[in-house]
Amino acid sequence: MLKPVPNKLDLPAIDRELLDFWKRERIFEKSVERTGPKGDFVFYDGPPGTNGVPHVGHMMQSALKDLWPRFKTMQGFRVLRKAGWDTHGLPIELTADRELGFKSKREVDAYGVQKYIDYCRQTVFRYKGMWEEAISKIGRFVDLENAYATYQPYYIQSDWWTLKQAWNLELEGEAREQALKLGQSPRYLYRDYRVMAYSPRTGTTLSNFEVAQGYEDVTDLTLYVKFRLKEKQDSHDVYLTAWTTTPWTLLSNLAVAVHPEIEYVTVELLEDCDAGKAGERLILAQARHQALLPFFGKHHIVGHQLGADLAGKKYEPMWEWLPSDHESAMRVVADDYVTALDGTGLVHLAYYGEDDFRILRKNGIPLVLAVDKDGLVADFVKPFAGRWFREEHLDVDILKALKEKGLLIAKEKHTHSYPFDYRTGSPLMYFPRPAWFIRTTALKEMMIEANKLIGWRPEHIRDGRFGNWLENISDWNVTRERYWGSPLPLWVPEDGDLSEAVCVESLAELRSLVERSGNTLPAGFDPHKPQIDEVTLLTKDGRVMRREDFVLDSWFNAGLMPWGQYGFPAEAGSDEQFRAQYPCDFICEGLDQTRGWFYTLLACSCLVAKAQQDDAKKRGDRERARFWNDPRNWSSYRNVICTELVLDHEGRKMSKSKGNVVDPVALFDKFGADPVRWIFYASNPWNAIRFGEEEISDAVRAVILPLWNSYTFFVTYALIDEWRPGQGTVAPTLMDRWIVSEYHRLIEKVTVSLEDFDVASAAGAISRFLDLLTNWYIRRSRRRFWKSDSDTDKATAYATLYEVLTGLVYALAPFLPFLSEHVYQNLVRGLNPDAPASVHLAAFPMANPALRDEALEARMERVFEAVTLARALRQERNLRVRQPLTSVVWVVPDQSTEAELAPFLQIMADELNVKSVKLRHDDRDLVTRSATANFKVLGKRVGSRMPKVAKAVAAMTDEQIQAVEGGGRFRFEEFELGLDDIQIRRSEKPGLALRSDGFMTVALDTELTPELEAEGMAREIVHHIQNLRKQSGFDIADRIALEVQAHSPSLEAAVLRYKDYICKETLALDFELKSAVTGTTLDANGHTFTLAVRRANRTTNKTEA
RNA sequence: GGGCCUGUAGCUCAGUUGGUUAGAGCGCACGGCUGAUAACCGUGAGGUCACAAGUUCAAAUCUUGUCAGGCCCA
Repeated sequence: MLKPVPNKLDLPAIDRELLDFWKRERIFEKSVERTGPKGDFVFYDGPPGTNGVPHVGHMMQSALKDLWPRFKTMQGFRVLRKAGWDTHGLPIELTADRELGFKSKREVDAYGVQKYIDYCRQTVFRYKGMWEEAISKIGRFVDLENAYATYQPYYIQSDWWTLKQAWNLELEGEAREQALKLGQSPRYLYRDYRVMAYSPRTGTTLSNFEVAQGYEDVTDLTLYVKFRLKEKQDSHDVYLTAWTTTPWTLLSNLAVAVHPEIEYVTVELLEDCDAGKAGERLILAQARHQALLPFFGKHHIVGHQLGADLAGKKYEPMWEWLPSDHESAMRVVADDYVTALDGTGLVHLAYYGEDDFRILRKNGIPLVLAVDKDGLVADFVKPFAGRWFREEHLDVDILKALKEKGLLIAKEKHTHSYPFDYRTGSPLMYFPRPAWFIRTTALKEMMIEANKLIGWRPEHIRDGRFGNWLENISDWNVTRERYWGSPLPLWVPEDGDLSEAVCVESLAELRSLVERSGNTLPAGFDPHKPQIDEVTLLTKDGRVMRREDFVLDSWFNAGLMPWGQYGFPAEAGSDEQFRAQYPCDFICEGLDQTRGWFYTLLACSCLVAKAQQDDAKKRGDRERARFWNDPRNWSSYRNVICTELVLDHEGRKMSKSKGNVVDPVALFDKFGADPVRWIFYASNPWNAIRFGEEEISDAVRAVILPLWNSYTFFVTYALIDEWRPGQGTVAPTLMDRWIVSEYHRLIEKVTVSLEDFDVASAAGAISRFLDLLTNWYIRRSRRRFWKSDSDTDKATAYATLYEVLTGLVYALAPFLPFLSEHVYQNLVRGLNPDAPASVHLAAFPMANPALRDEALEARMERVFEAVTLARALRQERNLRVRQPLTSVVWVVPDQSTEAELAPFLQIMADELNVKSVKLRHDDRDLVTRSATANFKVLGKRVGSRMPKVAKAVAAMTDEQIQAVEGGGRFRFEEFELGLDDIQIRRSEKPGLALRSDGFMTVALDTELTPELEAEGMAREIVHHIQNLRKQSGFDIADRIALEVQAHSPSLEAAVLRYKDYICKETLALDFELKSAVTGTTLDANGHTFTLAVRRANRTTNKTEA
């Protein structure tokens, strides 16, 4: 049985009830326990970090991450949804440091690494409860119980296995030679250096994010210096010039860089000056010549050359400790990074900067560091040994030494921003730190190939942001000098002999290696620092090996999630799980993940694909080879939606400092989850979305209420009539066939749009359909439900509305899981206990093309247009719809449509409250025609003569146009124009009550006869009685008794004449026209009357007369 | 400095392969409805499509540049 609908819609109460119901009935679990007839639709949940609270942006992702799995489940797929948490990495250490008051690695070491790790581990899940609450309350179906967490030993083993894949892969051919030349191992996992922001006082490397917080403006001594070329020019000494803001780096100068395309000049000094002695020649960028004039006395330019011409020139080492005869050091090198915006347009290079490092390595120049990692000048730099790199006098002493050597041009005080440790205030330096890399450059082609096959939303990311990133990729530094993370599973002999190094791929392998070394792993071994560092291994010849003291980039953890979530391959059963759930069909994360998760997922999967190709080939496993050779499997994701920011109602970023951060859970508790979800579907999520309470009530108005109102309308009358599905004979009217057709159109559109990951189009189609349903179908069909006869027409109305409404509820289930479930439980389950227990276990509706009637849809559109014209006329003539009129003339200048449109005339007459609608197609007496060229058709034919033709068409007379309409041709020069070549527009002749939209015309008979006036009065009276009924709190099926006193003879006549009509409309059993009535006095079209209404004796729940 | 995105009605946004009346919702004005209504319905006003140049018979749409905003990277 249907249950009556409460008159108040309490969404939060519905949410609570259904969350409880889903949990009790295990609805989500049931959906994943059954096998999908269409197989698996695979979804990967990107792991959020949990040491912060969830915000609205996460809720947008939750809403989207929930939509497609629900949709696909209803379509017959199984969609596993394993949640996950990102539990390693910098944010957790920073939280721990802040709370423990630590500012440096040394303090952590003093505190004790074990205690520190334990603290981090406790911090990880501090806000997990809040996350779980928010995720459940938005209605997300996701497996939180079996969520993966990156700090678990099974996950760490997947990290190790993945690294082992890289360890086993080796470069080949030229790339291999190149790597060996740089002193790197040719493996895909290799050790090198990376220039990092480093705090020598605290021994800590800082992330870019941390560095950004500690810039300060400082004034430093800067130097213009010169380097003497080995080769003289016409017996003149030639010097390269350079400017530096960090004189201490000059102690380590190894090369000088130029831009290959910048123009450089050679200047010859004609007298002694700051820059040097008469006769010396100096090379500088032409663009800097003017700025450097103050340093020169008399001089002239003796040469021009491009940077590329300078490349390779050798110069004398600035200092005696620098290599003097290395094949590539102390040379000019060319690189695009050099600019002529400041300095001399030449740049001195030392290994203390990212670009410097890159260029020096590229040119095979050996590492020389005159300042060590403690910030002190090294012992081999005799004159300055042991001095602090930022000591003011060091710069001065370097200046003096250079002046003595004749290599100084000038000094200058210069203010620039310099990075400091934001926690201790001590200066940072960029320093090459040892680090381990994955050779993503060797995977570049694979990644680019795989990227072409990824379905990006929005699409421009593929070739834009992401594609560019891949094009400019460098090897991936996967290690960090931190504590709380997956440990790097590499053991190296104490003497640093990397050729003996061991990369461990699992705990089992580690255990056996430990045992082979004569030890055992302790019980309850935790593969984190510091326990992992206590594990030492032995080489075959008995040398001690220690672990390389690094943890892994937490992005690396996240990138291998496709197998990490199952602990593949070490965990039992993970092989099947991974194979069944790889690659995935859909992920959805923030746009900022292009360099984050989107990238690391791709890098990790390409790495594994490459390794698996090799491995499968080696083992002759054809099936596996075929799988991994297919570029469609190189990316672990096939479709990705990028989300933009959620802004506040004003369009501002949400931030704590602005105080405009919204607590999602509070919103769900106040408004319910469905309206919040709808906001994230109504416009595409890759555009920034504005979000506030106003937007929520918009969503309520746009979808929730129309759905709710349709539902309550249906239930109210179905209860009165005790309607059951299948009851009565059904004979669909035009209106019924139309709404069914529109319904199938909707289903088609929603299905196609969702399969295309275009949620906004799907949502737009739903809004449109709800408007048609409530404001046309139901409004125009109300009387079919009200009327007393239980006939075929009524049965058809019920059957049609039921079909469309329940279908709509299924289609809405992925979007509005709560309200649709609530309606489903009553409308479907209430009448059919055999239906699936939940709408979320039911099937998504299939669009049935046989029930579409596109011609009918198009004609109904024409009816809407005609109605709009007529309503505008009524408005203009001040004739309210309640006043009946004799006729409307509808002129459609299209012969063929008359028969097609005739069936719609009654609908129009009802809607417009006229006695008849007359259809015509001849509008000659009503409108004047004008024509414009049909540019699309004519443009192709007449080309550049278009403007002339257009002018001629515009000048056509009404008669000429009519002739063309009648099948004639219009001649202009050599062109013969037919009906298809022009567009005809009609405008109303003045003085008539008519309107045209340029095509069709509507004319209104505005004459009011006494009969029409009387009927209008009767309708006014009905209208007032209905108001009174409602005010008096009567039930809609209550019978009433009426007493009426008319204060004018014409009104009395109208009342008498329409007595039966009034009674029928208002369910009045008794009607008395009296000369005196005590009641409410009201007005009907300027005539007053007094009215008394009381409930009649007989009360019934049924409308049968 | 580089890359990508965005600029259309007061506001938020649609706008197909270029084709001449540029759409919707909200807001506003006016009117209506009250037997589905935490209501709703109708009608109307409101736009040099950021600016400039170019391609074309024809540009909101294609190209280039400028300006403004956003994101990412240096």
